[in-house]
Amino acid sequence: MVRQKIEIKKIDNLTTRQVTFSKRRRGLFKKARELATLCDAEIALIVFSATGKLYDYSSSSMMQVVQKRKVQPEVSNQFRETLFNQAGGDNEDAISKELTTLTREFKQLNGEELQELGMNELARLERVVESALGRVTKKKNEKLMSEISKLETREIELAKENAILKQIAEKARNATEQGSSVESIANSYGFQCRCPDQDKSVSDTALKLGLPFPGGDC
Amino acid sequence: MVRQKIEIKKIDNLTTRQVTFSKRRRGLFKKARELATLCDAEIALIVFSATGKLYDYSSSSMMQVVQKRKVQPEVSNQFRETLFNQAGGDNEDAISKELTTLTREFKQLNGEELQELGMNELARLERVVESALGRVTKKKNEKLMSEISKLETREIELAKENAILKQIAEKARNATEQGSSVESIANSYGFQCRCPDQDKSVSDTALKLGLPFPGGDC
DNA sequence: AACTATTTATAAGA
DNA sequence: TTCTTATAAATAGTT
Repeated sequence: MVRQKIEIKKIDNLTTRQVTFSKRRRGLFKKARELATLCDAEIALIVFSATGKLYDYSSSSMMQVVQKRKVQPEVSNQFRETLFNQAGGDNEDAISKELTTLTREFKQLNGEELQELGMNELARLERVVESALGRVTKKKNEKLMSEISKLETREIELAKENAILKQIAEKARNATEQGSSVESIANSYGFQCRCPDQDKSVSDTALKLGLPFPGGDC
Repeated sequence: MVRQKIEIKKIDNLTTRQVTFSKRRRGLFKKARELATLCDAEIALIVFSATGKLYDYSSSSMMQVVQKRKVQPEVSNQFRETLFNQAGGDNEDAISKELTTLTREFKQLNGEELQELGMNELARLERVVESALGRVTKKKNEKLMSEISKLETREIELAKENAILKQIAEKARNATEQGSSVESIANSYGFQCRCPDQDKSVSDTALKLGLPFPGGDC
């Protein structure tokens, strides 16, 4: 990008590539530090050279970054909150447990030979694992919660319909009390187990019966 | 560093800080990509803004490890399978990505200094991390799937009841056709939205009506 | 590693 | 946010 502009593709010449790596790596880390300082950002940067040498930078102890993810967003109602605690709580424990184990392993690896060098890199690895788990867990929770929420909505709609139908049946029982009983009607239909179409058939009944607010909220 | 040189310390003005963050963040990621391409380096870059927004970049390809992860255990029926793919697919990718990165890092840690001793222990660590992630992920899936399964069961039960009640209502409509119509009965009850007790009230109606197999499977 | 001619990045302003 | 622009910084090729 100077004496001549270069194309952004792998540099063929080994020496040139190594020199460029050195120069640009320094530039990159400098930029990273500046951004963290100027804008109060959290930054982790890991670079491996083609020969496997490690360079890294992290703007903070990862503990803070991990704390951040613990703050779960938008848990809107009581049910969802309960469900979340119930379904996700143990996993937090499981993750913590695994992390504890990992931490122990890392620390033990840092035995005789690796006294000085090892600790930094292992600590960094630990941070990488923690933040990775955090992000993955959060994303998964969000998606599954949304799935559960959908099912929940369908269930509530069915329950509403059911309540209304029950009342109609009650009324009908009274109206036809002298003739064939409701019980006999019910039994004459037997128990036909027809699994419904699993999706948009939910408010059919309400529509057919002409009830108000077929999809109304509680 | 331009119209005027600036000092590298936290920018006081919020707006200026945000603008600078945007510009410099883009610059940093561009430099990271260029370095990876030009010099064949492995780079991971993670940035959290002061407001907690995440930006990241990773130079690796990771296709192989994705394969490994795809082998998921015991997904019992079609719905659950679909749901799983839908809800967990991205996370598998994320996990795979992180594992690839970790794997590479472990291997590269095994550089000059650790030639002999390191490899065994690092390989063991690698296995520990992989299986830890695997177990945590699996457990979480199982729990959330079970939660979804419960909701699903309740929904099916409600749907069954609904179908039967609908038939009863139909029958009742015929029986009382000359008197008060079913529609008028339904409307006389209005739309009382009573959210049910969310739990064991599901098969109440079936029990009260004396239907067979109130909790039967399809 | 230094040097420098240029290209890039970017601070301030619009 | 996006653009413009003057200037600081980064850096490709050379020594």
